[in-house]
Amino acid sequence: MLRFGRDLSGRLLPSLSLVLAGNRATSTTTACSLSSGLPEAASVKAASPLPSISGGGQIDDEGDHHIDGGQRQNLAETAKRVCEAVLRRPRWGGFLLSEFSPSELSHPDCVRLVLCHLSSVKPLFSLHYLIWLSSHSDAAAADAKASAFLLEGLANAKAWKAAMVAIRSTNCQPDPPALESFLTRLILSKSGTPDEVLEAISLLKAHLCYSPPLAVWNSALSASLRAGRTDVVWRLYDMMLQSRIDSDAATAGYLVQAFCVDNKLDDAYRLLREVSRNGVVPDVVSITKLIAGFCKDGNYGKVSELIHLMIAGGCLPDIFTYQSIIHGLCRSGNGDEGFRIFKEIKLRGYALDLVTYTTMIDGLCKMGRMVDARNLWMEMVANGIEPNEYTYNVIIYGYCKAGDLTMAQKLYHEMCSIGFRESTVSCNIMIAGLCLHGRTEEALRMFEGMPTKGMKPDIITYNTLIQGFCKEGRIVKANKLYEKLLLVGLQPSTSTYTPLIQSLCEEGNMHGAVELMRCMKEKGLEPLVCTNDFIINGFCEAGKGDEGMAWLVNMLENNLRPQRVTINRLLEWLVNNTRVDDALLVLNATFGIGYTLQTSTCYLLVNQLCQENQGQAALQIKEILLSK
DNA sequence: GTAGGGTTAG
Repeated sequence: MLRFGRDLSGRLLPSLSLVLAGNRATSTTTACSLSSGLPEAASVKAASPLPSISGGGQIDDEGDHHIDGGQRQNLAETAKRVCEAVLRRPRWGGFLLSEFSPSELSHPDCVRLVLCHLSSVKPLFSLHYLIWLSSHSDAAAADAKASAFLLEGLANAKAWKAAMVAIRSTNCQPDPPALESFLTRLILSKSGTPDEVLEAISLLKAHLCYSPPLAVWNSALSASLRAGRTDVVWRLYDMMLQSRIDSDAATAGYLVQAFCVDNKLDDAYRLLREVSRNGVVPDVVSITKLIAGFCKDGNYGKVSELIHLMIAGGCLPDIFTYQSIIHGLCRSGNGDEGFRIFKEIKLRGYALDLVTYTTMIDGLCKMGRMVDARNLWMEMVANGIEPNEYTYNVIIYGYCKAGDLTMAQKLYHEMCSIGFRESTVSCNIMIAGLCLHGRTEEALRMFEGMPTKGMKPDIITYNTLIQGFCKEGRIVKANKLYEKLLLVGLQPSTSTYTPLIQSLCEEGNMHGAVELMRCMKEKGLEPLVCTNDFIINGFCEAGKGDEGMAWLVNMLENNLRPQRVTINRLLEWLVNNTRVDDALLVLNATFGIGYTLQTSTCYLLVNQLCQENQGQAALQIKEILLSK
């Protein structure tokens, strides 16, 4: 703090000034002190709500302006009056012109004193003042210190757009440390968007020929990544290349992560290999993200390669890395291998944490291995790790799937009683469990109780219930839920329509089914392939094989693969309705995509062909069938 | 003032 008094007179102390700026509203200290004297300063302080321009400091004149003490005092007095006018007078422009000469106002010391004071109390006013001054005096310019205060004040106010106006449209010349400080604050500020960071960096380059150091580029890349803006990451990286900035391991790590977000795993992998060859190994976080990506794709060869690459590069995989691998394995149906790795890292002394335990318990639950899951739970607790909401949810889900609803409900109540809040997710899990075992009425009660407990049912809640009611053939109830979800403004998904359409087809309401299908397509939702099968089957059952035929043709035209039973069902209908020509057409089209017929359908077809004296065709079919 | 990982339908 001792340096504070000396440096206050002009040198920018970004962090220190920042702290001060926050307290300044009620303080009598300003970031910049006017020269000594000013006997009336005390009275101004007492009389006015303005933060005073108090004495006590010396202008650090660094020999660039040769002015004597009297001039200096006059400038200080002018600056003080300018500040008061700008802050208090409605139309201060005219007043200033009537009181002072343009040359006096644009004297660098005066500009600096005014800007540094205004910047500390009303940063936007300082910008307005500089713009106004520029329009009345060609000589008006903010020197490095004044510019630094201006930018700092605007940064304190998080007035990023205004700061860009200052850089673009005023004659201000902040020095590199001030620019670096400004950019860093913009990047780290929650209120600064990646677009603004990009704009600021471009502006600084275009207007001030300034290019930030690598650390600033890296933190800009990191911030854009966190904001999910990989487009900005790539543009920043382009600019880095143009500015001939040499990147480092951190840069490479961010680029790897950006590729992962963009789902360009091979590009990420190539980049990683390339930098590793040059001895640069990115951080464990970035490589872990890439590993997680390959796990998701089931590309375990690459996972293994990356682990070796990490070890060779001295960047050892950590518990996060292994957790990602175990998660990927469990999710892709390789839970046994996941469990093997889990036990392996435990043996090797990795400190297993709550997330890793939860991941493995979840994997075991999804494999239906509830005994192992429960044992792992108890092992975790014995190791001093308490389950949280996630852990409860995964094991409750497991018991629901396994049909042990009593245990699921017991754990649900336990979770609530130890203070974990019920959530939409936890309710969804219980509701699904209840529906899965035919207890839709209880599920419905739970759903209806959600709002009173402060929870909002989401699309998954509705879809789960709709599916549950459809499965029980209660399509009216399911439809009511569909209408309700639309009413509360939720966006239906494919899973909303699939069971509804299936049920309508099953009960022969083909008009309703087709109408719903149209409705979902209208919302940009692509029906599942099996939904087309339901429709074709429904038409056949309803005695409208012609329409079924039309849907089939449509499916084939769209390269959708119908189920074998659908084809057979349709052929059956066509043959039974003496539509042998159409049957042969269908047969021809579907043999092309590798289908065979059910034996019973073959008999039907051949029989019909013989009856119609089409022995030749019957023989052809027989040959085709024999060759299959 | 160290990052990053785990849960629900289909």
